[in-house]
Amino acid sequence: MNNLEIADLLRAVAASYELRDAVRNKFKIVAYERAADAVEHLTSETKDIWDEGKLEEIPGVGPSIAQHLDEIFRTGTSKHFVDTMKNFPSLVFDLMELPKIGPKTALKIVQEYKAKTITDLKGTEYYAALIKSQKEIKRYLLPYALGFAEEIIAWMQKNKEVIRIDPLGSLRRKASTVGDIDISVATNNPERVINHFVNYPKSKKTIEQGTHTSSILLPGEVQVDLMVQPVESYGSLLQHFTGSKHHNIALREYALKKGLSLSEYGIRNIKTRTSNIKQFSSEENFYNYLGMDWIPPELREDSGEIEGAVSHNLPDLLKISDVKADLQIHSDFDIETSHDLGESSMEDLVEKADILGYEYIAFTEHNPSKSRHNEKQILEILKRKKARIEQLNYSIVKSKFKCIKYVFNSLEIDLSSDGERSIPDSAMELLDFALVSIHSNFDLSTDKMTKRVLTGLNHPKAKIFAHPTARKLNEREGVELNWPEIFEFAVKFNKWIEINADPMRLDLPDNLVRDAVGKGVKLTLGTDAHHADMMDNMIYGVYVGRRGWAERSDIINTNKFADFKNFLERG
DNA sequence: GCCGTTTTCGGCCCGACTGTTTTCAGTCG
Repeated sequence: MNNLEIADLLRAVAASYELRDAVRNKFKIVAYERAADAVEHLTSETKDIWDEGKLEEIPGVGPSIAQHLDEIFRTGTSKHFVDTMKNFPSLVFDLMELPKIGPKTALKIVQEYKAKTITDLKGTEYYAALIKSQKEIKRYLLPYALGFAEEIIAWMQKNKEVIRIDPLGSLRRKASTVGDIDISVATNNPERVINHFVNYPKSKKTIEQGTHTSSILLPGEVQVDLMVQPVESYGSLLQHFTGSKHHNIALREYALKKGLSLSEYGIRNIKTRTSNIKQFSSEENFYNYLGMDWIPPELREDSGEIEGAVSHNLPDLLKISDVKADLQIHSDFDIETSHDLGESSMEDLVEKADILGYEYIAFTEHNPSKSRHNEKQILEILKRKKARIEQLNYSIVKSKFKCIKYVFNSLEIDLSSDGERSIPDSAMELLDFALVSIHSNFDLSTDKMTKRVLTGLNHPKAKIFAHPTARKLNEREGVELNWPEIFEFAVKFNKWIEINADPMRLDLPDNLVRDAVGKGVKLTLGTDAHHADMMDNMIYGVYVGRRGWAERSDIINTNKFADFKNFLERG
């Protein structure tokens, strides 16, 4: 069972408890849901953690749940879970995937139609909705979501009752994918603002419309949620609606211990009997009132940020202006690869790099195809590319560029299943440094995959492990790797791990960046640009770094050209 | 069922909206 399957199972158990006796099981339900969330977001497989006997180290997993999971890994099933769920067909839990259908409603539907499986619901609205939800993309890539938000914000700003407007939720936290678009408005006339909102020309349906909140549905099943507050309490709305849910729960539990109750309206003192709510126009003041530093939205995932804010120990997060180079760029130099070639000339890419304020870049085309060339031919092609880049560097010295000083001769090299690099070692010598990456055979076991990567990195010129999980968002899960082993190897042998800034990759994922940073692994940022315009995607890589608590010093290409060159020469 | 910078026992976030509820249950974020 993988983490997602375990999380689904724990949620099904929680729902079963709710159906059996929601009142009596109130907190047990919450406990199971918390455990489900925790398991879903783990960076290693629960089974591996079980192997090491550390199940109870998972936050939200205590003796009881650990014992049931142990039974599952030993015998394939848990008697207690089966007993708890036995009166409810799995269809109940499937139906809960649909909007506005929770455990109670799902059970009601199943009983009404005497349905056991999805086919028993044929002909009902639920059947169509279930089929549709199974193939639907539920989350949007960050740039698309930002685009939706920009359009609707432009529409809202046409209404002069809108005093201030901000995109919040996962959009503000810069999550790699976004489900709903959350937008907040400061206004003194909520009714007018909400009326204007539901009249958004692209809206195909108003999901709800109240006095403080409203939701609409756009084509493509994009849900947009709006919340409004007056200017005087806008700070607490920003805090509330930015989330995450887990951050808010943890923050409210922290505040409760001080006798304070938090909401989007402000902070209420529970001890004094007055119902006075202290309002906050700014988010900084809201956090400061609780005795802590303001917390950057990217960190608000209940993963230690509250403790850090209380002790004034939050990281000084990486910024886009810290980035001095793009370390993965594909030019149109015809390297006779079997992968895709870049579309922009080396000259155009250098010019773009200068505009972006970079001091150096690396050209990292895919290796020449191995099937169509022998070793001698590969060597010839790479000699030609080296000469081309030397000539380019010569012209840069004589040019009028403000920032760009140097172009590195690099290459993105495929690894075979056993970790063999797809160019001969004699050709490695032609490069300043190389990226290695996985583009095939994604289904190896964790051990084989880990060995593959470590073998591939075992050459002085092989410096960077690029798009390490090889995931493609909404398309392909990442590969299984033993991350602690990879990170340990990287630190020991001075290898770097890439944060690929392509919005469909964002790889290394943010939660693994956090682990890597914690272990002292050095990371690089690269856009994987196949066109000069794609070099603008660097900001998305920076967001991933920030969500992984990375500071400037954790990222290799925040160093100046001379320092970076030194790192390479030292090996 | 989980958890601890007041606790190993006694707590557990907070409010909005919908539907059919005449005072609340269910769902959501």
